Amino acid sequence: MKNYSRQREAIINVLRSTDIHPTAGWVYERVREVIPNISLGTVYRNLDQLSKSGEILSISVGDGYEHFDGNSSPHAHLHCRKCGRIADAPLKNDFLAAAALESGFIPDTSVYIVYGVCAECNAKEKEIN
Amino acid sequence: MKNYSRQREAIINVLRSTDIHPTAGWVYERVREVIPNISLGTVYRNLDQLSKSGEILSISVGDGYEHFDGNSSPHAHLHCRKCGRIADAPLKNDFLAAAALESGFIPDTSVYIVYGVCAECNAKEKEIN
DNA sequence: ATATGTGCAAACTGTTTGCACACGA
DNA sequence: TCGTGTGCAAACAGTTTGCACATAT
Repeated sequence: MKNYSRQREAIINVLRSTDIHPTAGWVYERVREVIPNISLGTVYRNLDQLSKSGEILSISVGDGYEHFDGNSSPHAHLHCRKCGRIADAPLKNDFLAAAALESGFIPDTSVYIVYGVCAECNAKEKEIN
Repeated sequence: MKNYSRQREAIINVLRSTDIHPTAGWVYERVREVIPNISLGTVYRNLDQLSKSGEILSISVGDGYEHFDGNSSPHAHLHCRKCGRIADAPLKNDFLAAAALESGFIPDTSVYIVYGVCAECNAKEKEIN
């Protein structure tokens, strides 16, 4: 937990200080303001580790970029097909209709991806251990 | 609607005949069994059009591939981090807990992406028209 | 010293695109 | 013939990775 390098710390800070769900490139530009000679590879490596450890969220909306979210608590994302923005939204029942009513967002399709381990893989892992 | 080329028809057939949420490459291999000299570019072009027209669903789970789903009705997807499979699941309230109980799938993170047009972009479009 | 992290740049790979040709209306 | 779709291959771009060096324990 305290194995944070200066670079990783800066990356986390950048992520925690925004809610635009930035791409790796955006994070890279921001971090360079603090650590000018950080490399893009380092940003990618840390983002990868952080998302795998569950500290941040990795989001693919299909625009060719991987987006990252410093808020890893469960919530919904509203992705606008026009401007590309990704906005947060509370996760609740009957969410589609609620989103339209409360925020003016007009949903047409939604993709709810649940990450985890399926029953079979979980069983296999228990066999091994 | 009837502007379907032989290639597009074959692509749709492949998508409708499976529930594994295949990648473009997988679709390509399948379609080649029917149209051996179809090009990968054609597959990509058609998949792109079909998903933009809403006939199929495009799903990014963050494994580096774009996945496609012939079933465009709203439903949830269970993506296993281990084997990479994407399984369908009914969309219902309190889905996370239900998924764990009903299918043995152990969720750790979920991403519910709602596609659509945000209030601002919708307003802008109305201005133009 | 030992393991881990970094900077740099080349390499990788899924996807896109330009172009000439084919096909249907 | 005119518009749209295709095959082919080159190009693109986001991401990954090998390697030598730096850093912390």
